[in-house]
This record gives sequence, structure tokens and C-alpha cells, in this order.
Amino acid sequence: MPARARVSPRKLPKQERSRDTVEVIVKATTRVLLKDGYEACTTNRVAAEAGVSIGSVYQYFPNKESLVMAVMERHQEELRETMVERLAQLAGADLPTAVREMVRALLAAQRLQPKLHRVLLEQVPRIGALRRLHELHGLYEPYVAAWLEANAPRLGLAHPSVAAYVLIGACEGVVTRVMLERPTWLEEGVLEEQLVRLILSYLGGAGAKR
Amino acid sequence: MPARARVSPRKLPKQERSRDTVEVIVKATTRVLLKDGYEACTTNRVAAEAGVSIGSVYQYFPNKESLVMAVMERHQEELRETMVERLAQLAGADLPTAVREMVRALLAAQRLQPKLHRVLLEQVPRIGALRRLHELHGLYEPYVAAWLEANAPRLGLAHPSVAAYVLIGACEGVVTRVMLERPTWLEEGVLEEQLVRLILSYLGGAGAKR
DNA sequence: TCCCGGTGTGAGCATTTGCTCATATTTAGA
DNA sequence: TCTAAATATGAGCAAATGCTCACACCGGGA
Repeated sequence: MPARARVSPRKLPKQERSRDTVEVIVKATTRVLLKDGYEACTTNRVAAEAGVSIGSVYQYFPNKESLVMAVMERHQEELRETMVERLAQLAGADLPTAVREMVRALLAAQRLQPKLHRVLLEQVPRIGALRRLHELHGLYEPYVAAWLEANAPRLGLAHPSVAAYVLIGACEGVVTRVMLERPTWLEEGVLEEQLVRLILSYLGGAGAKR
Repeated sequence: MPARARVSPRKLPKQERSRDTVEVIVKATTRVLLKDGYEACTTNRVAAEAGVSIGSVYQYFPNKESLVMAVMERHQEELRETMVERLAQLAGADLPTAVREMVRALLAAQRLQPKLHRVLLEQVPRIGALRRLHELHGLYEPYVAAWLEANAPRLGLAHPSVAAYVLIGACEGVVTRVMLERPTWLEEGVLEEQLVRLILSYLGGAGAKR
């Protein structure tokens, strides 16, 4: 029988047993990332950590990157859920309240798995499929942009979508910097206050207190 | 396996000839980074690109990281010079002028070697000695903080150093995001306008409108 | 019950990696 | 000119890497 051209080296787990295996592998990848970092996160190392044969890893993951990708996707989904859940609640809120809640949601998301988040940000190259985590902030940009557009007249915004882009970039910068350099600030109130002020003043200064 | 304490496998070039060699190696490292990225930037690859034997590379660079480090240091120094040069000139300027000039300096620095900058930001892990480039924005934080402190009463700033930290983080975020996702925006005026507004409004809104 | 596809195994291959070292060549300066 | 130090060479090693493959095991449906 002639071997057919290999299309997808990655199988989908069909039985409960193999779904467990995949779960174990992804969890092990996370542990290796946390303990030894991205460089050391090799397929053999992950297999050992998972207590599973290297062959089993390659049943479901075509290469090293796909392992990290799986971890990223889960983490990202977790963050996204946290954010969107909160954002949905402040439909009719006024500006200062809405902004403050969004900032809180952002900070809450960062606190979910700070160590993992840090490793992913610090060590995983923003290249190919692995750039996905860094697009996290882009995930909720549509929400922010939509909100700003709906309120553009009231706020006197000329380019709501540009404003959304700038604000998200700015928040991402401050939050990431704090995550990597001053992790403890995440737990204190300073950051929230500063971000709220940054956003509100940019949006017209109406509700910004000195 | 006994781990012997290796002190410095790296020599300092003493003669003109060897200084040339080092130069050639660093330039080659830059080219490899640009062409093939960080992963592919191996010592053997660099030696080949430089047209130099692998032994020569190890005369002056103890390992792969030190090669990238050398590239980073040069690039960083170039950026720093561009920034500081401009910042020195606006000692007595008023707020809007000073801010605008700083933003311009920041953007000018990004335009120096955008491709290299991008590779370093995207692919080099922020770990060990290699995190240095990411501390670039921290380089001019003292200048900004000093300026803000000197003008704190006039601006009504309670915590000038915190303000500097937040502002630099915010600018870094917006600029990095643009660099990686919307490189063409660097050439247009939009970014400058937005950053100026972001900063001025945060600093009290006094000079925010033009 | 039995069979066959889904699942799990791990020795081990082909490369690549970072790096060494014995040797050769070039330079400075006496 | 001559010599010792500085510099350059590159074959090649030990270890690690990503990954394959031939085979064994398991489990659910006929």
C-alpha cells in the first residue's frame, strides 16, 4: 500500500483517554515554562515532565512551538473571558465609571496567572504563531473602539478608532512595564489611579481629577 | 561533571587587526539577525557570514548571547545619543514645546534602524543580559523625571517620578505597538499628534489644545 | 467474543548546537 | 633581522535537539 502524502502530523484526540493525555502534556508544558523557561522547553523535556513518551507528544503536537501555542491559547482565552465578562456589564455607565471598571478588569486579568504571563511576555519570541499573546490587547480593542464611537459626539472625539488604538497601546505599555519591572505595584492601588487619569484626561479631561 | 569556574574566555582586542575582526563579527551578527532572525543566529552562522573562522569568534565572544548583546549595545547607544542630544536643547522651553520635542526625539530614534529594532524587540528574549534593550526607555526616564520634578509646582504634580514612569510606559507601549503592527505610521504625523496630546492632557491639560 | 482503529511506547537517527584546541600566521618592537 | 606575543584557523567533539517508526497495548462496537 503506497503511503499517502502526510498532510497533518497532528491528530485530534477522539477518546477520553487521549484527551487526558493532551491535557497532561499542556499542563506539563506550562510547568516547564515556569520552571525552566522557553529555551529549555523542549519536546523531550515536556514529555519527561508529563510522564508520557515522546511519541505521544508528537501524536498531537507537530513541534515545539505548537506546545507553547497551546499554553498561550488557554491563557489568552482565560484573560479574554475575564475582560469581556466585566466589559459587558457597563453598557449604560457614565464615562468615569466605565473607564475605571475597564482598568480594573485589565488589572484583574493580569493578576490571573502573573508568573506565566511574565514568562510568555519575556521569553517567547513574537514571531509566527507565537505572536498571538501579544495581540491580546488587540482583542478588546473592538469593544473599546465601539464604545468610543458610540460616545464620540459626547466626548468630542474626532477619530474614535485612533483614540482606541492609542489608549490600548498606552495601557499595554504601562501594564507590561509594571508586570516585568514592578510586579508588586499590581497589588497596590497606584496603578489603577494613574491609568484612569491617563485615559480620562486623554478623552477630554471632563472627569479627570488632579 | 565538575563545573569549573570559567572566568573570562573573552579577550580584548589589542591590535588594529583584531579590532577590525571584532567589527566584522558584530556587523555580521547584525546581518544574520536581520536576514534570519534570532533563532538562526548561531555562532557558526555568524562566523560564516563574517568570513571568519569560528575560532576567531570565540576569541572575543564567550557565547551566542554576547554576540547579540554587542549588537544591542551599539544600537542602544545610537538611540540614546539621538535622544539625549535633543533633550539637552530644550532646557528653558515651555511645556508644549518641550513635550513635542521629546516626542519627536523619541520617534526619530525609532526611525534610526527600524528593522533591527523590530527584530530585537520581537525575537530576543528579555532575559539575562539580553533584557537590556527593553530597558531603553528606562534610560531617559531620569531626564524626564528630573524635568517633571523641576516643574512640579507649576504643573501641580503630586508625584513627578510616578508621572514619569507612567508617561514613559505609555509612550513605549504606543510606539512599540506601532513599530510592530503599523510601521508606516512612524512616517506620518498622526502618531506625534496623539502622543503629544496624551502627555499634555495627563500633565494637566493646560497646554493640551492647540 | 474478537477485531481493528485509536492510542501509547521509547530506542535511536540525522542534524545541529556551542565550543575546544593544536597548529599556523601575522605583528610589534628590540 | 629575529622572536615572542597576538591573532587567526578549522577539523571535529560531546551533547542536545527535533523527530520517526516499528511495535505493543487498549477499548468499544459488531
